[in-house]
Order: sequence, then structure tokens, then C-alpha cells
Amino acid sequence: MPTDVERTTGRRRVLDAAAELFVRQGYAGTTLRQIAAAAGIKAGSVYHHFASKEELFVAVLHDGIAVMVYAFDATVADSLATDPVDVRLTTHVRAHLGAVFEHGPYTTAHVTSFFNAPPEVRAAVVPERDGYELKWTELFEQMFPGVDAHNLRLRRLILFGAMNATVEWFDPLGKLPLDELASTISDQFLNGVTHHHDHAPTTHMSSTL
Amino acid sequence: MPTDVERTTGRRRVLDAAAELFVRQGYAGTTLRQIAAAAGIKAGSVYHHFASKEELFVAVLHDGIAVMVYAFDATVADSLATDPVDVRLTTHVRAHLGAVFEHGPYTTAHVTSFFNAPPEVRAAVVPERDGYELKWTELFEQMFPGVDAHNLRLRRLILFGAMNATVEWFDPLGKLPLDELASTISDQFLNGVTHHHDHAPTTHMSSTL
DNA sequence: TGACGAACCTAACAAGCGTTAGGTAGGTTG
DNA sequence: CAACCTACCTAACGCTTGTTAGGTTCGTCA
Repeated sequence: MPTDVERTTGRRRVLDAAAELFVRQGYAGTTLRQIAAAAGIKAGSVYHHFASKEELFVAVLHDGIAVMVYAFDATVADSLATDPVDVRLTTHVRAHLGAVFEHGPYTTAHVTSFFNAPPEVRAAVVPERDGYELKWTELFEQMFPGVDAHNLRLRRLILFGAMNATVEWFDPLGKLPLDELASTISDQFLNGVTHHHDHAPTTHMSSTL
Repeated sequence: MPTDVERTTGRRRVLDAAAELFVRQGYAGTTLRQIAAAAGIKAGSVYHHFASKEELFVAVLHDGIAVMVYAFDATVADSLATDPVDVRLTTHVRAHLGAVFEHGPYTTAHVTSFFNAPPEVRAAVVPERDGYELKWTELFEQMFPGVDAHNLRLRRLILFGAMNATVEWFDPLGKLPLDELASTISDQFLNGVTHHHDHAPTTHMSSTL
């Protein structure tokens, strides 16, 4: 996680700027001069912090996963295995979406530009990605003990698809609260449209806005 | 749709090669020299068929949507509004996934590299995209008349996320048949994990493979 | 005070980019 | 036959790219 030291230094400024640009333009579509300008320095100076554009990108993807892992683990610490399934899932979905929308552009950059990245870059991050996926796999095995492994993997990938696609349309500053998005996705995943409950909208406004 | 005339001419060869490269590398990550080489011509010759790289990309995205629209409309012609909801949805999900995996790389390219594309490119395709989305919106209104518009939009976006994310992990040549993927996504969407039925796996193998 | 390193700059490099001008081969059509 | 079109090629253009070398500024610390 970003320490306070890192946050004040130029390295973190470069990372922030890079992540934000990578989100929208992808890896190849973003130039070092754009990144440098957004960070308030010149292109050559980026090389004081990173050995190459590729290394900078890997660092961004790495931080993106770190944010997700941190959010997941913090949730595991809070929510107990004895909690009802719907509560547990909603909490974890909320944590994942929180990592995407509430902790800088790192996770978002990971979601939007991992797939198009050069193979060497992807290979460098795959192990950490797998680690995060494994956490979800184990969670799913606990929550849905009846379902066989292949089907469970399918369901997990469906959930991931639904969650990650939100970066393409959800506006964290819009009218729909992130809490409500999380509980809708969770409810959708557990019960489907057909059996869907109107889950109590906590302290927020009703689901009809 | 690609006519037979188009298929033999060099223009279609260029489009095919471009789509396939755009899928993996995105717009900015793909060079005209790569595209030309894959099409068996030289870079300059691409300009005999397209005025610019951007126009070529827009043509690919355009065809990607056309494939989806065609698949949707063909399904509407077949399946009647009187069919049970689960059958209708499965058919449409199957059609969408078919457009992605069974009709060349056009739709896949659209799914993987629309978001990162330059704004001008996106703007050029947005109207057609909206047309396709509208078809789904109307279908959803027919199928789930009780749900309010905002919630329905949310559910639709969740389904789209789940379907489109399959391009990142599903292997059409692998062991899992596309039919089964479609019915799993459809069942997941309608009934969730909790209430999920073991839908009859048509003539194919069981869902435990 | 003076040495040192972190953070940055300037200025340039070779390579690769999208793009263009002008030309050629071969088929079709008046 | 001549005119013309389609589909390509060659060769280069101006520009941008990631990257590098060498230098400057400034705070820290012995």
C-alpha cells in the first residue's frame, strides 16, 4: 500500500498520473510525455523513478492488485464465516467495487488495460492476479459447498465479469450509491432477476431512483 | 454482413487481419505494418481500401455491431414472445455469445478495444451501439414487466458484463460447449446460484466436466 | 564547509509511426 | 486497340516515440 513517504515523493505522483491515463487510453495509447506532463515533470525525468515504460506499467498493475487484495483481506477480518451467505457476498462485492472506485485509478487501470497489454507485461502480473482469484475461489467453496468445482469456477467468472464491467458505465459521483450497486450485484448473483428481493436500502434512498 | 464479393477482395482480408490484431493489442498497440503483413500486402496499400487507420478501426467496430444486431434479429424471428422466459433469454444469450465467438474477430475486437479507443472513434460508433442496447432494453421490458426501469437497466448491464467478459477467458475450442456456457449464464441471471437448476444439458455432456 | 544523493532538466538519439506520391501489372470495357 | 479501373508496390516524408547522456539544483548530514 502507498505509504505517506511515497505519497509526497515524485514517484507516487508519476504512478498516479500514469494509472489515470492508462485507464482511459490503455498502455500503448499513453505516452511517457503525457504521463510526465500530468505529473508535472519532463519525460526524461520519469527514468529517475522507473527503468522503462513497461516497468512503470507493471508497477501500476501491481498496485492495482495490491489494493484489491488489501480490500479483500480487510473484509475477511471483519465478516465471519458464520455470517449469512448473502451478507458475506455483499460485503465482498462491496470491497471489490470499493477497490475499483474508491482507491485511486490503480485497480481501474488494471481492469481496463490488462488484457490489451503486451504479453511480457501480463506475464509479470499473472501470479499476483492468480493469488487474488484464489482467495475468491476459496471463499466460493466455503459459501457454496454443494456446487462442483467447474460450475463454481464458471459462476465466479460470471460474477467477476459483472463486477469489473462496471468500470465502463458506473459513475461513483452519480446518483446510484456504491453500496446499492454492490447489493444489487450480490442479490442478482445469488437470487437472479426472477427471485430477486427488494433488499432494505440501508440509510440511503429507495431503489426506484 | 460480409457478402461473397467482399470476402474474396483484399478489403475484407485487411478487415479480418485488423480485427484479429485489434482484439489482442488494442487500437494504439496495433500498427498498420502489422495489419498489412497479416493481410499479405504492404502498409501503404492499406490506404487503397481505407482513408486512415482510424477509418479502418471504425469499420471493424461497425462490423462487430452488425454481427451482434444480425444475431439478435435472427433470434427474434425464431423465438416467439410466447416462449417461456428462460428459453427466450437463453436463446438471446446464445446469440450474443455466438456473435462473439463464432463470427470472426469483429465482435470480439469491439468488446475488447472499444473502451480504450480514442474519443473520436468511440463517438463514431456510439449510435449503432445504442441501437443494439435498445433491442435488449425492449426485450427486458417484455420479459420482466414488473421491474422498474432503473433496476432493469442495472440488471441488463450486469448481464452484459458477464457475457462480454467471457472473451477474456472462454476458449471456443475447449471442452466447455458454447451452448452450455450460454445456458449457465442465462440460468445464473434468472435464478442465481442459490436457486439454480441443473438445466437439461441438451445432447451434450453433463455439466460436471 | 563540503561531499553526496535525490529529483529534476535539456537536448538529443535511433527507431518506428501513420501517411503520401507516384508508379506498375493485369483485368475489363468502350 | 486504347482508355480505364482495381489492387497492389516502392520509397520516402515529417513526426512522435521510448530512451539516454550529461548537467543543474537543493536539501541532508558528517
